[in-house]
Amino acid sequence: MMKTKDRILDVARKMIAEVGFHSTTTALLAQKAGISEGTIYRHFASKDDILVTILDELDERYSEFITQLKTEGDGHPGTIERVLEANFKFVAEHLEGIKIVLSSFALLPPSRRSMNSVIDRMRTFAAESIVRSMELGVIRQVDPERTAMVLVALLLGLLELRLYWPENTDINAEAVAFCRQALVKIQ
Amino acid sequence: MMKTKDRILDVARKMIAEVGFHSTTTALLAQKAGISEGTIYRHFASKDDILVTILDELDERYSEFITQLKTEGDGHPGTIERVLEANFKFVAEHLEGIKIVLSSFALLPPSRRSMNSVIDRMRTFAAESIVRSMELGVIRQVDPERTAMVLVALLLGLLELRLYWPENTDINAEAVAFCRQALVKIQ
Amino acid sequence: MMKTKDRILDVARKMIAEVGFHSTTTALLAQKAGISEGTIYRHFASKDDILVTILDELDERYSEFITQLKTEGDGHPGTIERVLEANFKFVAEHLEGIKIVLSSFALLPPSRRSMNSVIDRMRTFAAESIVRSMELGVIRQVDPERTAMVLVALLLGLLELRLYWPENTDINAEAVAFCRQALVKIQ
Amino acid sequence: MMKTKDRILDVARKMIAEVGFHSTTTALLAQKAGISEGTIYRHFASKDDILVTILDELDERYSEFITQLKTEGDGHPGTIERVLEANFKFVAEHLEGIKIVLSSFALLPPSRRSMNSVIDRMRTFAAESIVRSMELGVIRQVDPERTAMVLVALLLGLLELRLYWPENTDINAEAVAFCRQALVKIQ
DNA sequence: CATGAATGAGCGTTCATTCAT
DNA sequence: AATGAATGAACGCTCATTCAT
Repeated sequence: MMKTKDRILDVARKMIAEVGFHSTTTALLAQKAGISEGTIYRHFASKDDILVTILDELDERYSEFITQLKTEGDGHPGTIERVLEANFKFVAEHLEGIKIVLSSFALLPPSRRSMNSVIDRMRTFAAESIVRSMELGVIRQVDPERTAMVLVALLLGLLELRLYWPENTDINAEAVAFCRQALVKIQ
Repeated sequence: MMKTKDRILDVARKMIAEVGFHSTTTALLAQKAGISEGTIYRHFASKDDILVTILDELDERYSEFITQLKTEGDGHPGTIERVLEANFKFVAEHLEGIKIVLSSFALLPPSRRSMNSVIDRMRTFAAESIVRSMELGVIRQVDPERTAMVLVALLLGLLELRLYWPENTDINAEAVAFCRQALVKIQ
Repeated sequence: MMKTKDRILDVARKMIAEVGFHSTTTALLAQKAGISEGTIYRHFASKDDILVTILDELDERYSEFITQLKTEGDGHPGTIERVLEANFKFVAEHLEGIKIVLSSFALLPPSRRSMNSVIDRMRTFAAESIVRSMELGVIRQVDPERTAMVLVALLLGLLELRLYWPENTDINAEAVAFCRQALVKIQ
Repeated sequence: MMKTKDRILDVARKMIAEVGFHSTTTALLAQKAGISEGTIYRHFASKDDILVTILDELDERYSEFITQLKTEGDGHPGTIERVLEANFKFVAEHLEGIKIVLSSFALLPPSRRSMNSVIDRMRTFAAESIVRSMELGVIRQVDPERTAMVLVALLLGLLELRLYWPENTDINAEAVAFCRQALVKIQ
C-alpha cells in the first residue's frame, strides 16, 4: 500500500499538470486522494510546499539524468544527437512534472527557479557536447555557448509543441536531422 | 483623452502580462485604471471577456502581420530568414500580449485557442516560404510541413528565452545562421 | 440609518466585550450585524483591524477625557477625589471598550498597547494632582510618583471588581474615603 | 524522573501563562513536553481539563496558604500589613498560575470560577483581619466588609501592575504604607 | 455612463480530538 | 502507556459579480 504522502504527491502532480496550480484546490485534491483536507497539512506545510516538493523531485531526477548522460557518453561520437534524444526520453518519462514547470514558470516563483536550473544544466551540457564534438572534428566550428542556447531554445519549443499539441506528428527525428545539418562539417 | 474601455484594456494587458490572469484582480485593475469596479462590467461581460478581447486583438494583429508579410515578400530571395526576423519584430512590438499568451496557453482555454491559431498561421506561412525557397533553388530539398514545424518550435523556444530570460545574450542572429546552415543547398 | 461600518463596530464591541476576541468569529459577527461576511472586509482590513479601531477610539476618548479634566479642575481643591470619581464616570460610559482592554491586554498586543497608554495617562495625571494637592497643603507630603502608582493600582482593581463582579456592593465611595484618609494631612 | 502527567502540567502551565490558553495548542504542548499528541488524552479528558487541573491545584495551594496564615497569625498585631505581605509572597511563588487566572478570568469559565473563590477567600480573610485589628484597637473603626473589598481591589491592581508591567518600580512597600495610614487610629 | 457597497461561494489553513496499532 | 496518522468542523479572508442610486 502506498504511503499517504506519496498518494498526495501523485494526485497533486496529475491535477496540477492538468488544470494548473491555482485550480488544484486542496478540497478537490483531498477528495481525489481519498483523504480529508486536514491530512494534507500533516504531510505538507502548505499547498505551495506540495508544488515545491514536486519540483524539487523533478530537479533531482534531471540532475541525475544529466550526470548519467555525462558518464555514459565518454568518447562516443554523435553527441549532439544524443543530447537531443536523451532529453526527449527524459521528457517522455516525466511528462507531468515537465508540464507543471512549463505551464507555470512564467508566474510561479518556485516553478521559475526550477526552470532556471533546468535550462542552466541543459545549456551547460549542450555547450560541453558541442566543444567535444568540435574537438573530435565531427561538427564545424561554432560559438559553443550561443549554439548551445539555440539548441536549448529548439528543445524548449519542441517540448511545448509535444506536450500541448500531441496531435501533431512527431517531429523529433526531423529536428535532429535539422541540427545535424546545421552543425555538420562541410568537406 | 482615452476611452474608458481602452484604458481598462491597456491596464489589464500590462497587469496580466506581469502577474498573470489569476493575480489580476478586478479590484486592483479598477484602481490602477482610475475607475470603479462596477464600471468594468459596463464594458466587459466578465473578467474572462477582458482576456478574450486582448487575445482577439492580438490575433487580429498577427493575422494582418502575416498577410502583409505575404504581399511584401513576393519574389524576394532569402525568405526563411525573413520569416524568422519578421516574427522577432512582431514580438518586439507586442511584448505584453505575447507574454500573456505564452504564460497561459497551457491552462486557460481562450489563451489556448489563441495560441492554436498563431501556431497554425506561423506554420502555414513557414511551410509556404520553404516551398517557395525550394522552388527558387535557394534551399535544399526538405519536407516542408515538418521543417516548418521545426522552425515554429525554434521560434517558440527563442521567444520564451527572450521574454523570460531577457538577461541572456540575444541569440536571434545565431538562430538565423543556424537555420540557414541547416537548410542551405549543398553544392 | 446607521452606517454599516459603525454597525459592525457596535456589534463587534459588544461581542468582544462579552465573549472575547477569539470567540468573536467573523461569521457570527456578520450574522448579528445583518450583513454578509465579505462586507466586513470592505470596511476593515482584517479582524484585528476591527479590534484596533475600537481600541484607538477608546484611547482617543480617554485622552480627551483627561484633557478636559485638566482644564476643568484648575485651582479647585479635593483633586484626588476628583481623579477617582471622574475615572469611575468614564468607565461607566465606556463599559464595553474597557472590558475589552481589561480582558485581553495580557495576551493581545494591540490591547496591551492601549492599556499601556491608558495607565500612563492615568498615572501622570494622578501624579500631577498629588503634586498640586501637596502645594495647596490639602494632603500630606508623599512621593508623588509612587503614590500615583498606588492609586492606579487601586483604580485598576476597582474597575475589574466592578466589571466582572457587578453583583458586589458598590465600594467606590468607600475607596474614595480610604484614599482621603491615607493622604489627609495630619494636624 | 517526572511522571508524564506532571510534565504535561508543567509545560502547559508555562505555555498558558506565556501565550494564553487559546494559543497553547495541543500539538505544541506535546512537542515541548516530548510526548505525542495522543498521550495528552491518556492523562486528560480534554484541553480544558488541563486548565481546570492547573487551576484546581492553585486553588488548593491558596486555600492551604490562607489556612496556614490564620493559624500562624493568632494574636499577633499588625495583621493588615501581614495580609498584604503574605499575599505578595504567595504571588511570587505561584507566578505562572496567577498569570493564567488573571489573564483569562474574564473569558474562560473555569478561570472565572477560580478567581471567584480566590477573591472570596481573600476578602473573607481580610475582613476577619480587619475585625480583629479593630478589636485590638490598632486601627480605627471602619466597615469591615467594604474595607476588605477595597483591600482586595488594591491587591488585585498591584498584582496586575506587577505581573504585566514588571519594569515599573516595586510599589508594594508604598502600598502597605498607604493602607496603614488609611486605617491607622487617629489619636 | 459610472459608482461603490454588498454579496456569497469558495479558498487555504488550523486544531482539538479519535483510534488502530 | 504511548503513538501518530487521520479527521472534520470551523476559521479568517478573497474576489468576481450584482444592483440601487
